[in-house]
Amino acid sequence: MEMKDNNLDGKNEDMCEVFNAHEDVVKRAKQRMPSEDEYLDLSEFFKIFSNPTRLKIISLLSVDDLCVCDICEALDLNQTTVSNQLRILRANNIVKFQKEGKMARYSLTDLHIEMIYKVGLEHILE
Amino acid sequence: MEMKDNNLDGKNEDMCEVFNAHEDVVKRAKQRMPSEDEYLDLSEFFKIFSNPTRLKIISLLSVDDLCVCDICEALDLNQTTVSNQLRILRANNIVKFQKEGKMARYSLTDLHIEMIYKVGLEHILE
DNA sequence: TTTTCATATCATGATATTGTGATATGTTAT
DNA sequence: ATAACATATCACAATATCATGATATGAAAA
Repeated sequence: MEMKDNNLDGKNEDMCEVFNAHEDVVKRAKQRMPSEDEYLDLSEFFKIFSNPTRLKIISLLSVDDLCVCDICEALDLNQTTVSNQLRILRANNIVKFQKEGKMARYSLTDLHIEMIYKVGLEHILE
Repeated sequence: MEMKDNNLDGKNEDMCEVFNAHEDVVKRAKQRMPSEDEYLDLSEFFKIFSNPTRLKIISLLSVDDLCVCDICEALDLNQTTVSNQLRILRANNIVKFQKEGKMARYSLTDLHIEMIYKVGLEHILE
């Protein structure tokens, strides 16, 4: 990307003044920015994916709906850990569940979730 | 406490036994799982996106290449904060930079980055 | 009812992350 | 050389997150 601004003489392209940084470029970039709250929401959303245990659960549920003890077994993790992460995933609308007797069958809420997981996986595998 | 092996009749689908959870389903889901290291890498990758300041920087750089003080100005953040986050972004190959005199011009390394950012944004905006 | 099992919640110590002041490095101008 | 400036690194307190033991809830079996 080329740097273009009002400095028609081109002499100041590489200067960076505190009170007047590359004004146009900064202004243009700034105008397209989401709001503070949207950045917060977005960071919270990605935070879900930033823990290996949660990723593993998402990964499992992208293949099949499972109950808590299935997940414990598949991941060789204790029940508290899995339940805790499921609570976080639930609170963020990443997974949903139905009660079936004393069991809870979990599944992903949204295809977006699977998509982001897979794009990320593709990225790190390349 | 009885143990069921070989549920060939498939009648026990909704039962959950500690020593033999829904065996087939668990096995199938497990087989498709990436390795432990891949989950770690993936979680590290998503962790980059889990901080509002880093997201803002990524957002700005998806519009234009910018130097550090441009970013400080656009985001109204002090220079140490921006530099620190740029270090993290650099270390994770999210951004690259060229030195131009005493300035450093930063840009995104990879279209994957912009894509993940945008899919996430789309998700939280819907 | 009592027991057993599946799951959820609470409390906590260990660990990681964040933003920032202080300071260092390196470049350009004078 | 000295000053001014852009950026990087270090150190650290405040905060957040993690896995897990202890415990609670609630449903089915005995």
